[in-house]
Amino acid sequence: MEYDFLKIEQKWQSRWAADGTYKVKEDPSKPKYYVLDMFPYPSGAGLHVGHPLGYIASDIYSRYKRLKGFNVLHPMGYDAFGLPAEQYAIQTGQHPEKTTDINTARYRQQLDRIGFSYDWSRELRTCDPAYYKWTQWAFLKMFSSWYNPALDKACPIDDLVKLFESEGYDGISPEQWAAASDKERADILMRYRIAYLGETSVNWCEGLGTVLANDEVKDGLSVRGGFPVEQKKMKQWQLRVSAYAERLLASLDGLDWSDSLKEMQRNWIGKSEGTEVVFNTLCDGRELPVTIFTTRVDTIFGVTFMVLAPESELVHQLTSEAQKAEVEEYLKYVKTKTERERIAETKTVTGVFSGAWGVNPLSGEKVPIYISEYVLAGYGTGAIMAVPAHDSRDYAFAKKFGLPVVPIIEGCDVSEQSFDAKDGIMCNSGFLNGMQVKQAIEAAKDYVEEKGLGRRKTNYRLRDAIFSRQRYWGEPFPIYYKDGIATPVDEADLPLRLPEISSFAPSAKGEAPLERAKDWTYKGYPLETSTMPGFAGSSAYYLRYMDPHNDEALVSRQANEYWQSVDLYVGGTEHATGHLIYSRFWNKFLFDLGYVCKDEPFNKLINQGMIQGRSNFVYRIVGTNTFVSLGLKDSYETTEIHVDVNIVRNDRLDIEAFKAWRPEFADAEFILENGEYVCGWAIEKMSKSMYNVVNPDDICNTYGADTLRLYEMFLGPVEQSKPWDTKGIDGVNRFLKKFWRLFYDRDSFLVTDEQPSASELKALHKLIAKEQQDIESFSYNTTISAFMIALSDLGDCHKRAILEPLVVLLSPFAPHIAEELWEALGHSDSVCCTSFPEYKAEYTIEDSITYPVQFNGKLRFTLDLPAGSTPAQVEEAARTAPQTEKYVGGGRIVKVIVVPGRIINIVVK
RNA sequence: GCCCGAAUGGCGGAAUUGGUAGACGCGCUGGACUCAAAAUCCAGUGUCCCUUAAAGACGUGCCGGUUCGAGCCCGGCUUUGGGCACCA
Repeated sequence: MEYDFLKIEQKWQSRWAADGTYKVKEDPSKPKYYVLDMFPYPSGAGLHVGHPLGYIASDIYSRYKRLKGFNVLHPMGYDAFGLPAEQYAIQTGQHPEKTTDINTARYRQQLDRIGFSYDWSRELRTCDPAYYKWTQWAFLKMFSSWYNPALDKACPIDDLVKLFESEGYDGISPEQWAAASDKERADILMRYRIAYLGETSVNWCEGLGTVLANDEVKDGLSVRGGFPVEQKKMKQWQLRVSAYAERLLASLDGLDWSDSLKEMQRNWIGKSEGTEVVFNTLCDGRELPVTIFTTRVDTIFGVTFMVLAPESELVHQLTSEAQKAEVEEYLKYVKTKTERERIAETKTVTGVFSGAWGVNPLSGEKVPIYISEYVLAGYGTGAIMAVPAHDSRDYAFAKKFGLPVVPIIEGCDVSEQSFDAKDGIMCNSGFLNGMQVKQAIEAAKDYVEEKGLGRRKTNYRLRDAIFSRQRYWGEPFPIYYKDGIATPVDEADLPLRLPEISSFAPSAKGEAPLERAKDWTYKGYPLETSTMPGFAGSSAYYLRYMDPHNDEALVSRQANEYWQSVDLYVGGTEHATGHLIYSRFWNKFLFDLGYVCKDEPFNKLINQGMIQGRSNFVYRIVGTNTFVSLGLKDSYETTEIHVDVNIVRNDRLDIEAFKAWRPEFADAEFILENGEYVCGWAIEKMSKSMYNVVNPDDICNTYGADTLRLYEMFLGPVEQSKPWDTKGIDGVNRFLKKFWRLFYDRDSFLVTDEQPSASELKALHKLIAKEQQDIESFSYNTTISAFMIALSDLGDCHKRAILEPLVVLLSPFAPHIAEELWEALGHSDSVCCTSFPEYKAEYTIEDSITYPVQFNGKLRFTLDLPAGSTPAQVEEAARTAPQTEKYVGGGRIVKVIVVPGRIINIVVK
């Protein structure tokens, strides 16, 4: 019987679906394990061969854990709200829901074809009202909570109201509170809510007609679509992520994530410990204290000017009459610049003198105050003290505006550039003179606090997340405006469904599409018209999988306590500063309120690498329709043309297919080498325009899903990015055929009940040990190698006692063929119901040998080892052997390395 | 500019974490089977010297160090991938 993978794979895929093989439910008798993939956004292009890489890796791990006796939760769903479907809707008028349905169905088809062990009964989509009910619910909880710094956690906002009523809080007395109107009270509370409406400078993207979060903008362009982004002041819903900055930072340490990813999050959170110092200022005779933030108070004697951010509220108060016109012109200039221009021009220094002066609280010196865009309004206090001698940005500004540079570290040269290092001995600095810089930093902080000039302050780069989008295809906010006061929709009325609208485009006035919705009201009042961003739906989806059909709660306590949190999360690094921060924040918030039992959502995280494309080229001789093979192209003047990789095999062009590919190549001529046309190649991103997209369906059709799975893993470590090259796939396909032939030849079943030999058992157990070790460390490529070695060690072994465990070992990698052979061996239930073979054998020395121990080129002693010696016995023998010539200083045996049947080396120190 | 990571044959990548460098696979070369091809199987395949083999020498981006022993550890570079970027 031949290995008919198409038939086998179809058979088992439909059987798994019919039997619900991978359905799981809480089972307290078994340990649980939760394996999660980052769910995909179902794009119109479908999956290419790079997408399933992580899914295959996690599926292997899930199947392995099942064999190890764990109750494995392994769900899948779709991140279905998003921009592409909406952009498509704007262009075509097609409802995004329709596009999403079509794409989702196609994704499902493609995923099923690969044979994943997902529990599809738990499938979810973020655009499903039954799902987004819980996204809205969480938003309401955030709206009605505040971050209580005393308890360092989120608490009901009612607690804060009580605080205002009883003893007052944060400068608001009970009397003031009592006297405040409803509107005033609402405004006060808004300043504390976790989800709040606030005016900020936002990333406005004209091209998309919406605001974007920081992680959705890169180099001044929108990540989706690549449209320019500008800064704009707008009133937007925001999430107080910044309140969690310290906790998000602190609990990173306990997570089993890669160091680089943790480092990325640490940088994004950007903790910096410094000092706030109050400078008195003078402007047209008025006095005004201004607080600045610095991490280098020690340099305060080197301050020669101060700078305000253009957006700072202090600008108006600190502009003198004389400078007013000039300042206003500068502010106008700054406003017209887009974010992209600002980034592009970071090296050009701009600014204007405000006309005001600041007084150095330590030296009493008067310094001018400037306004410049290099100071950011959103960080610190939006005002700085400038020390050009020891800060490169201040230095550049000072040079441009001819301001003095006063060094305060002995012997440093500031004629060409600033001296930024925190190293050296202080000078020109009053009481700090003679101290080491690091010492001076602490001394200056202490001094400032003692004298009441300022205080220590920790700042974070992490900003609150902008949560409003002026788009249609997202979750509606469960908020309505009662007499202008943002009011939550009753929980009982959730989900608040997305209304039908006539056109999906933003209105000409830049208003959100929901402005067009008829009767978009609640209790007779208007509803919020912006919708939530993409990350809203993906922030707690892992919780919903635990209990996906629950109408009463996001997740029941019982389900949550069983599944706890995600044990293994697999996905790309691109979410490092977006989804992975928001989810952690969201989870911590729910934890604070007692809805979930774990503080962190994802214990272990594996970042799969990207699969790049491998493009092929043909070379057309300029001005002709003649193509020259790679090896000969240097004799001609040629143009390089991308050619579809699907009509190239092993870099040899299928000439007939090429002629048929495009009409203009129908009568192409070729200059061949050795009768073949050899194509050039390059590693590029996998994309349609490079004609290098490989579709997993095609691979499944020609080689089978098991081969695809095996090959994707064989390509290299999961975490590493690597190019897809179909060339090597024959190797793993050959392996599966070979495996099949251990069971079947042309027409008979070969398996016997013979007793296995010692060497066969050894080959098997070597593999068991290797696979166990490799899967635990996600080193799947070496497991597959080990399989190939085992097969060649076993030769023509057809013994059941060997083959049966071999099938189980193969099943996580190639489940379909494993099921088929498992059934052939006479088992009626799925191979996933059995357990992982136990590792028993211990390697021993096969034949008795006399082993010469050499080091440093000389024979030191010999060991007589009887057959059957274990590594421990060999080591003991080596330790106690009389050495014929001791190593200088006295050699000591520390380690004996034994591989099956052979001593490799004896380590002497 | 700052912060991480990587560099091993023609290619993807192994190396028991300081102990036979190049496992396994691809590709290539030769052979068997075949009328022929496909499929399958066998052998060879780091470089240099050489008709070949043996033997030898060299060999993990570069320079130096530690060590009996370095792909792995330390110092200094080069190239490259990724992240952040006026964050005071």
